[in-house]
Formats: sequence, structure tokens, C-alpha cells
Amino acid sequence: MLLDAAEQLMVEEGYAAVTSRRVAAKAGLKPQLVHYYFRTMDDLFIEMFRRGADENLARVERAVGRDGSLRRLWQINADPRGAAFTIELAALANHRKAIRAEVARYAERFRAAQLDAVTAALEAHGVADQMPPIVALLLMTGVSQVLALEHALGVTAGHDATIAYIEDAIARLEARS
Amino acid sequence: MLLDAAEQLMVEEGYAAVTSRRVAAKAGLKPQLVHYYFRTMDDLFIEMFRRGADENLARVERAVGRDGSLRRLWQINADPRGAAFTIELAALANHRKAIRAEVARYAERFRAAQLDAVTAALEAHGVADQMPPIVALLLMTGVSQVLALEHALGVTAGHDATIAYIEDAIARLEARS
DNA sequence: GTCTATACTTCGATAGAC
DNA sequence: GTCTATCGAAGTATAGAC
Repeated sequence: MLLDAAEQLMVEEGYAAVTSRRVAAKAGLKPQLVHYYFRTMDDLFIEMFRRGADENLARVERAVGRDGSLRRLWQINADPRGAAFTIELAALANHRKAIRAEVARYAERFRAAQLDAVTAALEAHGVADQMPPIVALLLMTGVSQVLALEHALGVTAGHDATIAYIEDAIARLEARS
Repeated sequence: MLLDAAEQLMVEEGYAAVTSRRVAAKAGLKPQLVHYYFRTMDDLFIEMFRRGADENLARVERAVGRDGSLRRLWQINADPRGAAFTIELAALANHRKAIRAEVARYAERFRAAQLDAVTAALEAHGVADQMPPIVALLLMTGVSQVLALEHALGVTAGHDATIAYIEDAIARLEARS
């Protein structure tokens, strides 16, 4: 309950709103219980992140295990849920070193899980020599990230055209084989 | 002096560290002067953002005015300075609506300034029909953003390959005409 | 324009009863 | 495991002297 409350607070009002008092209030508990279960707020942040990261990683690995197509990978990356979560997390990691180490470790695992699928897909379509899989993955990650960030800001010019372009490119690639 | 102090604090320790007491201390002044000059902390944040945004926009417009090549645009976007600033700003905009409106307005002006240059460059190379300029711009923005964010986290796998790929792609495009 | 003084709120964290 | 009580620090903001 406390972790749920903390996650919700962070997405809705930013990491600065994740205080022992407010987290406890949202969970209907007393602030002291936050310290009872997590001792410090840093501990709570780390637990909150780990829980979400593990879920997300498992979700990607399951999806890729069933269907490692570029289309499927793009769908996973393009999912705008959690954009606010990602942004807050990046900001938080920027100046809490315990969080930063945790996020960096996760980012590498996440990247590796996706890279295998991208490599296999590009090789299957016979274009792995034209673009290194890691480059394709970073391009895909980057564009989905900027779309999510701008969407959160309310700036969406060119988004539909970009999504259409990428989906068309994937379709053309898949039609080759 | 207060705006400099605020900007530095935000980049180094996050927006939560930008308090009247700390900003004043860094500037060698009393906290009350922050309120004398900006009344509220929201006002300070907005002033701080406007100053940086105007500088940045002018810098891009100057550069594009002199040399609107894709190479030049990529260099501007790939500049990792201000990555931490961007991340904190996005997080801040996420939950302070006064800031959010300001950031959104700026994002649109910034995008427009670059779009003109990308459009002209793609047309000059005769490839504007293959990829809409707005798509090229969003791809470029996205990849430079993800590179900056990961760099801040200390995750840099594939970065060199991606930069090399993009620079090579630009070189091949420019060699056509 | 800068200072002292101050009101009021919220924060993290702990002690100790039950 | 949950409670009451509490400490000390830090936050925003204002009033008023100089």
C-alpha cells in the first residue's frame, strides 16, 4: 500500500511530493510506519523503483519471448504509459546516487533484453549489415521517448506522421521476407 | 546572481534543491531578497527558464541562419550540455502548471526554428519525398535526447556506434548534391 | 535595496507505550 | 505492528526598521 501510494504521488505531483507524511496519508496510515517499513526515504524510493522495474522487465521479456518482431518491440516502446514515471525517475537519479546506480543497472538489463530481439529481427530480414542493431534500438528508444515527453507537455505536432512513418518502415521491412 | 544560483542548483541537485534559502546562500544573499525580487518561487522558476530558453533559441536561430545544414543541426542537438537541465525541467513542468505552459510554448518555437532548416536541407538533397522533414527532426531530437539522458546515467553502450552512423548518413546525403 | 525578526507549515527521524 | 509524542531542521512568505 505504501509503495502504491508513493508511486502514484510521484507520477501525479513529482518526486518532491513523495514525503513520509504524504505517502502515509494517501495509504491511510501514520507517517511513522513509513520509517518502520523502509527506515529512510531513500530506501522507499529504491524499493518503489525495483518493484516497477522488475515488473516492466518481466513484461518485456515475456512479450519478446512470444514474439520478437520489430512491430512488437515498437509497440512496447511506444506505449506512453509511464512516461511521467520515467521523467521523474531520471530527474531523481540525477541527484540521488543510490537511485542512480539502481536505474543504471536496470537500464542495461532492459537494453540487453531488447537488443537480442532487434538483432534477430534485423538478421531475419537481411538488413543487419545496413544498420547495427544497437543503433536501430537507440533510434527507436529515442523517438518513443521524445514522443512521450512531448505528449506529457501537450506538444504533439508531427507525432502522427512520425508514428506512421515508423510503422510503415517496419511493414516494408517485414514484407521483404 | 540569484538566477545563476538557481540554475546551478537545479542542474547539480535537482529542482527540489532550488529553495529560497539555498538560492540566496549560493548567491551570498539573504533568503528574503529572493522574495523581494521574485515574490514567489514559481516566479523565480519562470524567470530562470525564460532566460535560458531565450538564449538557447537565439543561439539556434543564429547558427541556422549562418549554416542550415543537417550537419550543423545535428551538432546543435547532439550537444550534451543542458541535458540535466532539460530533464529537471521536464520533471518540473510535469507538476507545476505555470512552468508547463511556459515550456510548451518554448518547445513549439524551438521546433519551428529547426523545422525550416531541416525542410530546406532535405529539399536541397532531393530526399524530402522519402522522409517528411518533421519526422527527420523528431528522430534526430529523440536520439540526441536518449543519448544525453543515458550519458547522465553513465550508460553509454552503443553511443559511439549510433553517433558514427548518423554522421555517416549525413555525409552520404551531402555527397549526393 | 537590504536588513532583522518572525509566523506558520512541513519535513525526516526517533523514543517509548501498548 | 501501530500508536502518541516529540525533536530539530528547513521550507515559504510577510512586516517593518533602516
